[in-house]
Amino acid sequence: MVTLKDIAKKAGVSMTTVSNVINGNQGRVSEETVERIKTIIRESGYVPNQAARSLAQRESRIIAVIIQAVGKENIFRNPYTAEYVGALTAELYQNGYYPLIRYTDDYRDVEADLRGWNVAGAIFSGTFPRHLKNIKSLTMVPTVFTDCYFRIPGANHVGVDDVSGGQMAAEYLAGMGHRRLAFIANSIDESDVDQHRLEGFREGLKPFGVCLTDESVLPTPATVYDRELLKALVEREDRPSAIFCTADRVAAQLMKTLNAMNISVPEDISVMGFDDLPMAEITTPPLTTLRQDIEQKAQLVVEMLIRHIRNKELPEERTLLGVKLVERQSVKRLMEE
Amino acid sequence: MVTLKDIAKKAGVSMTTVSNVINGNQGRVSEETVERIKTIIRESGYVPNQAARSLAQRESRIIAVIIQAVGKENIFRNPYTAEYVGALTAELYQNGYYPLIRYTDDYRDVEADLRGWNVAGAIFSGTFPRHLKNIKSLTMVPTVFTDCYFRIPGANHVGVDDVSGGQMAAEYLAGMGHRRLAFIANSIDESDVDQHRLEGFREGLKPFGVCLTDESVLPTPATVYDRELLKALVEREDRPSAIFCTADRVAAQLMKTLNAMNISVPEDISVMGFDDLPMAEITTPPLTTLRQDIEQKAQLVVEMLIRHIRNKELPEERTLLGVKLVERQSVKRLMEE
DNA sequence: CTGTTAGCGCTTTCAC
DNA sequence: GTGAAAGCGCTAACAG
Repeated sequence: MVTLKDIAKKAGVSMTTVSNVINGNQGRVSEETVERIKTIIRESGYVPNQAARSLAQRESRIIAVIIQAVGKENIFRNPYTAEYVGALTAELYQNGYYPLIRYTDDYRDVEADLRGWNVAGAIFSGTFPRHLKNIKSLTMVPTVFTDCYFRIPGANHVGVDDVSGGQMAAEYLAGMGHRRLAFIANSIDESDVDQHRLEGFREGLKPFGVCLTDESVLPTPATVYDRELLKALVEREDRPSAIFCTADRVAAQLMKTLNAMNISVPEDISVMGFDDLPMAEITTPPLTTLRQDIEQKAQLVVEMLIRHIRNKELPEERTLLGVKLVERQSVKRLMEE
Repeated sequence: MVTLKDIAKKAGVSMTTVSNVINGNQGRVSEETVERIKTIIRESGYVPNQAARSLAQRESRIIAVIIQAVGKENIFRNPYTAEYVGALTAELYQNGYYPLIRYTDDYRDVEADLRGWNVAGAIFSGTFPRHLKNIKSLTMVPTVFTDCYFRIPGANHVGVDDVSGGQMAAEYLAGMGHRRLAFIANSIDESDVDQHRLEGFREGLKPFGVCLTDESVLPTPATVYDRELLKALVEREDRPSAIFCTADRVAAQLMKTLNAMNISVPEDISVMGFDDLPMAEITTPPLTTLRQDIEQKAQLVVEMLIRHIRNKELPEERTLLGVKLVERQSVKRLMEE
């Protein structure tokens, strides 16, 4: 185990000098010694000890990535979460940071992580509003919130324009002649992402004189697994001719269930998703959906976070990313009646 | 920022005593003081500093999770990887360890991580044999390899019985009357998981007098995206009546491509997958596949690793998990000809 | 059962 | 440009 001290000894300089070389502190060391030390470091296979560094600097190169747990489901079975965290991970490494991925519903875990690891920053995804007030450490460390809405002053945020997304879905479906519509959420009571998509959907429907009844909004995460609820919706006299889902995954589940009920998509019922994940292309029929650019989102999030890590005085930032309609084959054009 | 020292002062005891309480060192502290100190800790919201702990103990509570990168694709777009890492993550947290997820093809990164963070252990997934020899730190830290085959003495391993899986696929397809068969891999040159599945497939085909020709083994990861290669296979006079894929994801892509070529599954060609991920249920038709229990695998891996962290003298262990045929609707029974 | 002490490997004033 | 020395917060002998 070779240490900084060993390098210093071998180079015949002080630890300070070596440290300055490692951290690229400009102008403190002569070109010549820099080169000499760098060579020695390379040859000896020296790797800095992160724990020592974190301890001395009172800040690690770890970024906590906190995902809102929903039930005890495998965190990455949700393909959106998987893709998003994958993108964040890549982006963090590229910038010299290490992700600490935490999936929890107990915000004491979060606090312990943030403090215990002296994280440089934190990224939250999908956090339920009721939890935010419990996280005291937030004021201590630069943070970016994503996939959630809230009103904490000073909080940075990168989000998707969920309202516009909902509106685009409404306009598209209405434009295709649909007037009897429904909405299926993941967790509408808790997730304000779902709420915003619904709000936009309602808003977009208004000009067409369409109003979503309460029974047309399926509220629980169990929905797509719960045949009964769906049955009630689908077996009504005036059953919807199109259903807008808050996520591709929900749409895929829905299509599977409809299929089992012998209701064909899009012939009998049209379906729309949200996200445009790879799965949207392998369903039958391929899913019409609203695309959000997850890689771009991850990049913006990490850039924003690093900006705030480097300069703690920066005022809060908020960015909303647009979505794009991707037309495939799960929505049918209705004849004028 | 309250430290262990503060707690000691407040309790009127030494740091050692507090440390012993925190680490649950039995019998070194009286019941009474334990309670008193625990109360103080709780009330003051003390969180131990992981960096200091790691430094003093020369070992962190971090477990490196190393995923073999294939190209620069988003790590978790591969649903198998996503599900597996999700399960590992949960399992690690449950045991008081923190996952450090690294997705790379450059094994200098791996070494730097293992050494720099003083990881307690490492879990490798899908590592290509050509990389193993480059990782020197391996001998230093308890490690479990998964989804790969190799011959490093002393290496722990948890794997899936890929050979049996391939065999089962062969027997099933042959039993359904198929005699013209093909195999599609992810990355057959590099992945020995793919190679073992193919080997088992060939083995299982033998009793039926069926022999896989070279043209019936599609070798590159590009395959399913590469219409040309697939076309050559599928437009032959004696085109296969069934194709066994090394992963559900490959099977799903294949079905999508066949669909675009106006070849229907299973009417024209039958398809089998491997893994039984959630996606196998949402394809049309639902995919017949070989199920591996990922949660169980993750649990075994973490248990094994922890065993070896606690007792570094333990001899190497190797476990092979079985797979199970899950019959859905992507394979057609052929009439006797 | 409890305390003293000497580090773990690195950063960071502050002198030179 | 370079170096000496004092920690960062915790653990682990070793004494008592």
